[in-house]
Amino acid sequence: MTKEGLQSDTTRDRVLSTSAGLFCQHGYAGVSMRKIAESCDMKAGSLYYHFSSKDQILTEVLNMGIEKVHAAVAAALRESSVDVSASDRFRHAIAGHLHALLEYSSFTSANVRIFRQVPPSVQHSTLEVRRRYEALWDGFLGDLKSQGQLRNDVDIRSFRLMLIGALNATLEWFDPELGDITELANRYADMLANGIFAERCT
Amino acid sequence: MTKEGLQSDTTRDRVLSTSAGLFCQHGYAGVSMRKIAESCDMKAGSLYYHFSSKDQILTEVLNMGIEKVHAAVAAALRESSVDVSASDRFRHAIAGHLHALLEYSSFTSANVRIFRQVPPSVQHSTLEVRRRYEALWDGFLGDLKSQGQLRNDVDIRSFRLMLIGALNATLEWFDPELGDITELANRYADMLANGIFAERCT
DNA sequence: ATACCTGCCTAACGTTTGTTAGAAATGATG
DNA sequence: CATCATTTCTAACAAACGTTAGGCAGGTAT
Repeated sequence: MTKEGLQSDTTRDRVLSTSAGLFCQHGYAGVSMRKIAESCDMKAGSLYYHFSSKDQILTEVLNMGIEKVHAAVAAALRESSVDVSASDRFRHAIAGHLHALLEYSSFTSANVRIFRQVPPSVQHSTLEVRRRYEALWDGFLGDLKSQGQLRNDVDIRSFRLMLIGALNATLEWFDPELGDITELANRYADMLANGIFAERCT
Repeated sequence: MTKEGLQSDTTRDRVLSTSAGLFCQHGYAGVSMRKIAESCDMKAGSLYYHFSSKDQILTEVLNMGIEKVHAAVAAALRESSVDVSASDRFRHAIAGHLHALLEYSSFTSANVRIFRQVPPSVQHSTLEVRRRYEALWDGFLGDLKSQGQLRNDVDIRSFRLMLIGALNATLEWFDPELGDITELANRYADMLANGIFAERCT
């Protein structure tokens, strides 16, 4: 036997990538197996050689979205663990999220946009990956707080929800072709770390 | 003639409210006229007495979502225009957004979740309402800035996008039955105005 | 040459889609 | 009682839906 399933793998990936784009543009029910196939220059029936159902394609697309972002943030935190200031680590983590989010936007925005409208069984099969990502941020923010880098009265869960919500919303308006993602990350990190008011108040 | 179209109006509203809930839960293509009708104890054909098409229902739902939020924020700003501190006005505006967002969540989350996946013609017919709401915030934030209440180096458009993104994301996790919206608004306003770091840094 | 596996195809299934036309029911007005 | 407008219903249309079964072309192994 030669290189096992090589042709198959690239086709599989093409289907997943195409499906991600279609899902995030038209929603779960708005994309048919026939449209996926057509965008891949195939016929609908052929998809069932690589996937057992529409839901399986969807599940893989959703999971890949979070995993890309998780990997990027984990890498950013790993590379700057020592001798880097808290605000720099914060900035790097945000940059990691935004880079992965906006560069694999087919997968990530499929996740952000349609998670709530997919069948509950599919939702359930992506929950673990979601929680792992939330835990990554909670761990990092918890470290910052125990080092005294954060105000004592900020709730980590609240901030994490606000942060990820704000970052994910960039999918709706930011175009990586037109703007610099690193600069965007710096702006966001600055506003979130220091606030926007000229003077701090109660 | 008696009170013109009274029965008709309440039925219309019931259809719109029901449709909003279904749209935000299952997406645009995931909701059929038959399902809308069934949820209203009607038959599909009867819907066409009140609406000319599925797209018309959708358009009205989307517009109502933004208009509710716009009205709430505009009212909050109007009621606190004088003799109120900048941070209080900021907090009230955020509270207005969150209250409307989370209390009319069928309409607002239909808007937030499925705007990008509806037919372009429908998107287009809601753009004006969207822009009016963005202009409301830009005006308020511009006032704050020209009064010297905001840091000079924060970009208003960037912050407005971050702010609305962060606020809208609460739809995905906050339950008004379990938590206090006003308290949520205070927490968010504090984090956004003052930042989360213990000491401000570059 | 034979057999086999991979990858894609065609054709069909039963169901559901948005929408329309025309018939019934309802209740008020003359 | 007859008339009228309002509101809902039924029945049907062509099109599209997810999925399956079986066939066909290509290269690989025996």
